[in-house]
Amino acid sequence: MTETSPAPRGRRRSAHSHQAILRATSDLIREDGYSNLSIEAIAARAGVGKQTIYRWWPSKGAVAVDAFVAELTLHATWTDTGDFRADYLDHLRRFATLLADPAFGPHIAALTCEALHDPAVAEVLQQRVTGPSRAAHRERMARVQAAGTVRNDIDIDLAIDLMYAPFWFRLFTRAVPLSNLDPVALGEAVLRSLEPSAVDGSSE
Amino acid sequence: MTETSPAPRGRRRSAHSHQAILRATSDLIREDGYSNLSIEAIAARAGVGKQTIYRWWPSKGAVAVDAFVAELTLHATWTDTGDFRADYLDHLRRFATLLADPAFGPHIAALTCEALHDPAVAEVLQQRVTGPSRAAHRERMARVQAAGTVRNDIDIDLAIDLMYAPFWFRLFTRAVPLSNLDPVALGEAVLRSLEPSAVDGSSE
Amino acid sequence: MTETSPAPRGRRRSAHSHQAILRATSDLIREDGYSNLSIEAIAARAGVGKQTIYRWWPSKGAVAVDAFVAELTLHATWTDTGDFRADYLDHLRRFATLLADPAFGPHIAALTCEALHDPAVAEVLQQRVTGPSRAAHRERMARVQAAGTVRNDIDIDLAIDLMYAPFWFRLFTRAVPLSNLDPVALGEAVLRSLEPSAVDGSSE
Amino acid sequence: MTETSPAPRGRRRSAHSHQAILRATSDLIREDGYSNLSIEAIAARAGVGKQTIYRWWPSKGAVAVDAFVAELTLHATWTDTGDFRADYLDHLRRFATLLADPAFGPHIAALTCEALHDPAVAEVLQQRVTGPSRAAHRERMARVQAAGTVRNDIDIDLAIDLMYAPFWFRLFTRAVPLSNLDPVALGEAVLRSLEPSAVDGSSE
DNA sequence: ATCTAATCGAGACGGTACGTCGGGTCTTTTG
DNA sequence: CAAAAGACCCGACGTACCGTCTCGATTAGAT
Repeated sequence: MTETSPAPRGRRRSAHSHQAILRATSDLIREDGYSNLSIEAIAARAGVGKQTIYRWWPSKGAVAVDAFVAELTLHATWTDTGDFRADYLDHLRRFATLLADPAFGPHIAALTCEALHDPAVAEVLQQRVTGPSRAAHRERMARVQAAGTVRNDIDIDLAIDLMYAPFWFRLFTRAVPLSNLDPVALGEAVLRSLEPSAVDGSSE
Repeated sequence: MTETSPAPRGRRRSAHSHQAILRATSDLIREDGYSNLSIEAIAARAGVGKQTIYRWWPSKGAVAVDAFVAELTLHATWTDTGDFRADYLDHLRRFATLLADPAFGPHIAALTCEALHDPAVAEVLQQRVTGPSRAAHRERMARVQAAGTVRNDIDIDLAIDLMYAPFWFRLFTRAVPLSNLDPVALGEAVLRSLEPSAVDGSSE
Repeated sequence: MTETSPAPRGRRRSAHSHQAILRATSDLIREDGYSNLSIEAIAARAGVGKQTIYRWWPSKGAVAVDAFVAELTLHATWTDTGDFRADYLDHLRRFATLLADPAFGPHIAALTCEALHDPAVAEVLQQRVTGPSRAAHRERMARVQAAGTVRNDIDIDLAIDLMYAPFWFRLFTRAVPLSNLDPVALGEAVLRSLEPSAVDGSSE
Repeated sequence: MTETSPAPRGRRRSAHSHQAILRATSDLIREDGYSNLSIEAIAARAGVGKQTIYRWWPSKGAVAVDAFVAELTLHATWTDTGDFRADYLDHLRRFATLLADPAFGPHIAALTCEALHDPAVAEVLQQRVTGPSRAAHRERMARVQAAGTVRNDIDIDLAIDLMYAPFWFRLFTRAVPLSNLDPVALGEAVLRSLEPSAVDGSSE
């Protein structure tokens, strides 16, 4: 009844190699940085043929995303205790810690950069990280906006950008150290711009 | 009495080659994108020996910064008509236009990425673009804060980040298109978070 | 029981590229001379990556030796009709013709020069040309010396040097043109210094 | 009366630089070998501009010949005590010692090689070393041939070649070590091929 | 005493080739 | 038939020298 796939023959994909590749990639990025990563090095470190990598991933960026994506998705959204302000500030604190981690921030920054000229990376990142995260945030914001906790004359995507953009800005430009960015101060400033106007909350 | 320069010996740097290199770099970036740029191509296009490039720039990223920096600095700060709100919104509009320009935004994004793993690029970018811009903004913000136009319990760097970060965020992550970002809406949201509290304006 | 080779893995050396490289090298040497030869030109002419050359030869000299060695070995030794004098003079004539050939003499001279500072060339030349030739000559000389055709109080290597050295001398120093060297006159002078003394032939 | 040169104006050639260049060249050859010699290194070592070298010599080989030629000419000919046999053997011994000197033999060999593709070197070498030496030898051989000490049916150049060629042969090919070549054994073998025939000395 | 011309050091210039790295593709043998 | 091994063509890297070309600073004969 359901669409049966055409029943594969021959040797199947080696889970062992798959894991070895991701592991080697993750290790190499942490050791030499993303920009020194090469397919050749991954293959050598994983004890794998280059072809095996090319067979399953379109580019080195795609491998790297796979190697990092698990850690990313853990932090993509936040819990809902019903208290928007508390939830947001709490999440912001944990997000700040993650980006400031020297074993994480620089690498996710490099991956984001890679996405700029590697469509494969852009797509994987979008589908696995950015997309779900943005969707979850939109949904939450829509709820709080409907409840009147957040003013309703602000675009949801603009609100979300305001909430997180400063972290990324510092991660990329480094004009000011990321560690100097107080998540609570940021959170409160943002909340100020989101709160319903004194005159009128939802009538507009 | 005055600072005597160390008296140059030998042939002097060729202004012609210098210009040809910057020009070739700029052209190549616009044609093939920054990630396809190579020192070899720059040299060939400029009719110059590779050594001449390596003699004056530490890396291809540094050449690219030099080739783009003139256009960047034009937009790094904003004029002061005395009306903070108007000046900021006006500048934001022009900044948005610049970043959204397909002949500019992607390239400055790529350069910012390059700075992440090329210290030479980071330094040039900092000294020629980020540093002066940040300094000018800080000075302006300090003035408006002293005048009570902006609340004084907010960190100046945090304020500046809020003012610009969303543009960069969309430029890099592309979760939402940059063109959807209404600079006026952003500006008004930010201004809301900066305005003095109703209770207390400047007494603190 | 037999020597089992260690079982080769991966793609095997391309016979096509191998031949193309030797062919291109040979052509280039004849066109531009050995001193204008470059790995880059060989690769381009042969339609081959530089790496493929570096993978199999240690230096451009080694490639050149391989490209020339076949022609050389053809002339390295001489036939044995039983008549030492006739065989020697005959071979000398053909050797003279070979060295005087403008498509050959200068190139083998250049290779011999290269061997002076490139140990890899020296070794290949020794193993493929000089060594076998010298061994064959020693064996022949030992036989004729035992037979009393050649005096036995002369060192075999010295005798062989006398027999050929003048050709090389003129090839290198060019004080006198190689073409002026009459192989028969040389051969007869040498034979004179080799013939058994009148007093005593083989008793010593 | 004589052709007066047009009276030079301006600064004259610096004897100091001239010497420094030859000295640096000689030192560099002995330290790194002729094949690693470069104009740039000579200039740096001598504390001299490259142009100064190019102004006075056509190529690096020409500089090297100048740097070595003094030592060479010392040994180019031999004294005439009236005893041909003794003079020849004596000179052969000293010549053998010179060529076997590791601080000399390899470098003169390299220069001879250079002459093969650098006409400037060939010419200087010919005019300063090979030519005079060959002329002196020819003159001496003509005398001894006229005196009946040497058979008169042998070409003088062939005779001279026989007398020296084996040294050069071993210097270049290294099939057998140069040090194994006994100059006296060589000399006696050559003399045997030069002595007048038993039947008739000068009548032919 | 000046002028004039050639040389000097220094070093930037357009080039060619070097030997290496890595990219992505293509055999070949083994499991 | 996937996987390891690894050879293949190719493009770019950063370096070494080449031979040429300014530079400002000597230096010495001619004026």
